[in-house]
Amino acid sequence: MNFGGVTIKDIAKELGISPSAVSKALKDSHEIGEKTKALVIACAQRLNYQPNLNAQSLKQGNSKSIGVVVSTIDNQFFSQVINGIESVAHSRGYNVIITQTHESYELEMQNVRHLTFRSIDGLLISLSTETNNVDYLKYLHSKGLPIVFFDRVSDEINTNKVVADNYAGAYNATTQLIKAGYRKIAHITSSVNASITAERLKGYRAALQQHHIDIDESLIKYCLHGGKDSAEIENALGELFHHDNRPHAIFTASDRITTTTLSLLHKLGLKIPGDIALLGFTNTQLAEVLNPPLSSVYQPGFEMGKKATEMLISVIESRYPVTEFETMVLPTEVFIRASSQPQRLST
Amino acid sequence: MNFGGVTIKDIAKELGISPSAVSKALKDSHEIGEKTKALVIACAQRLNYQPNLNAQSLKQGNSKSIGVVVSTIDNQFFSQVINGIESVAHSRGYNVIITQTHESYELEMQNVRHLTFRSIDGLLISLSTETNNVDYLKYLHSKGLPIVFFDRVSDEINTNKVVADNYAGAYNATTQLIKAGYRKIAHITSSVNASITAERLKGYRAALQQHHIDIDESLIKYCLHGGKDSAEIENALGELFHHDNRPHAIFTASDRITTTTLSLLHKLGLKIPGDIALLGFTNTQLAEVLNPPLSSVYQPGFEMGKKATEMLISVIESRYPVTEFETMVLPTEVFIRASSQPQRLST
DNA sequence: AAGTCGCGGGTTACCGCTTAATTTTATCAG
DNA sequence: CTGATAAAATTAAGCGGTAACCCGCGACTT
Repeated sequence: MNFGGVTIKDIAKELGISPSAVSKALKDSHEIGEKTKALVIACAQRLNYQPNLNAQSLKQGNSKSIGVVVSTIDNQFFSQVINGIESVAHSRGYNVIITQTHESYELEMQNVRHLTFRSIDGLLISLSTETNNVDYLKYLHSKGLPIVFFDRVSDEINTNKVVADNYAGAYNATTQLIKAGYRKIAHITSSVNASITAERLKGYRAALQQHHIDIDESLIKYCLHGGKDSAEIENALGELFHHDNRPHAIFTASDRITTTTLSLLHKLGLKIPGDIALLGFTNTQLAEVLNPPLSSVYQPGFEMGKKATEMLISVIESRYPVTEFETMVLPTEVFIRASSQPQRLST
Repeated sequence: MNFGGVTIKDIAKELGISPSAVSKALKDSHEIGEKTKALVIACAQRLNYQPNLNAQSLKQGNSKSIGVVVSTIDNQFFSQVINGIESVAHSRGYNVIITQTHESYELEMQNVRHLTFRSIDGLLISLSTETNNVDYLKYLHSKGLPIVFFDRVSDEINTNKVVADNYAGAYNATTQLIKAGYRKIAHITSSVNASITAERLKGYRAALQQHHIDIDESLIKYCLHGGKDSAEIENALGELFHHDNRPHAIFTASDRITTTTLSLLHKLGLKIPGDIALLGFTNTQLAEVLNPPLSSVYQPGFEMGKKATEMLISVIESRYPVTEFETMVLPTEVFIRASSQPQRLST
């Protein structure tokens, strides 16, 4: 319900003019005289008139709302992204419908179906780790639904994308570990499906190669569900530690994986970085007060949300069908803290 | 845009019947014969028909969306609450519009205005710390807008509320500190305006009194903006430490305040709990891996969101005006970890 | 003085769906 | 076979806002 419930007709009656004149006046049309406009605006304010957006949308064939799909809102990185999304969307008159996949492909499709059902004007999506088939999105995109990918993108769909510089983040992070004296560096990452996995892995490999360190494939562990349940990571750690080439450092590839790994290392009673060093992607503001202060790769979440939303709205509001798309890469930042210090310092 | 764009008329044309028959069939009206219903349903599926919610809302005079006002989404407690809200709302066919006050009264009013402008069916709100006047909400409530308060409530408005057992949480937390041997316990809390402040303060006082500890009012520090900027807390700490009755423990009253206090104590180079013990309200899953593992009071955020939304929807969908309201109190839980251990153990 | 243009504003139809009122069709007792 | 009644389907009137189209009037042309 729209409170006040005053409509354009009430204003028209009040002023003795036609509803369409009011509509036009409110839209500052040239067809309406200045004094009439002034009267209408004054009256609208006096009666506290608020346009009925449903009616507008129905007439206009849009909904002034955009759908968002993320894995979980309860994650520093994504809540920062959403923050950025909302800041732009609200200022442009759009509202935002947030849905969560919990890393499930089923849920992702279900959410998108729900969103198109709610008739959104555009979609912002970060794919679930489980997703390896984006045909349903291809279909929607071909039907004209504006889509912007962020974070976890798909290269099968030619549309706008905003990502962090995952390669550089991973490369720099790994390099820092190497510089600190570590050579046996494990990598715990998300599902093979995710775009971020491939990019971060490439950065990791490149850093090792550059420093002439052989890559031991058994030190690379994948988590199909991005560490949603800690069992995934527990397994990975178990395998790493019962390994003849036991690692001395771990580079973790996503927020959830990083924090869960830290917890599990604690449970195992391992000293960090004494027994094992840790450096990972995470956006938590608590990195500095963790035990130990956690070296981390930070992604500009808020910026990412803003940029993605700006791109999306510009496609939505474009007069002509958009065929030129852009992939924007935002810088990542590596913060070195105690958890990745050289071993000799920590003993 | 609703993709597919098939309307009730398309189905009607396809089947050679009238649009209204289709509408009724889809609603399983008794006015329509069974065979026709079956035909319509089959055809709707075949054409992938999706009702236009804008049209429905326009006709029905509702919007099937609910507004949410929180201080920040980028906060473990609130993101858990929102998680709970969305889980219920989506399953009941509502969508959720989230707005943030950043602890500003101005922004809070602006958000609510924006939400009513978007014509929401109901409002879920946790007041900003700055708010001490809820007249604008009273007005909307009197006009019939269903409102459910959660977390930070106002007793000036008689409506449904869901809160954590802040009194018990604070009482138990303080008692734990006392049992650990601390007697000079400071309390850093939010603005005096917030309901949670009063309740938590009451629990703190009660625990001290029960143990015959005099209450030193100068050990109680308020943060008007709930610790939004760390300067507030920096000041509070500065005053506490340049005090002839210097505290040996701090009990912090909200998520942001707790984590910021921890960071600042680190910066000051203080050992926890050796130099000062810390116990605070927070919902972060990282409590255990903080330095030191942080004793905390946990609130059932997800549950709170769920309950509040269930209450709200039941008011929205009630046939009769609701006049009986309920305040639901959810249990809090105190987790004792290293940061509040007895002093003798930590030295 | 008749034709024409543009301004200010009114009429009307429609977006997609719902529903009260009504008409048509089927059903059945007598 | 008729009239009454129930069942099934249609018509039409909006919900609130918009926009294409229309019209009346004074000013300007010639």
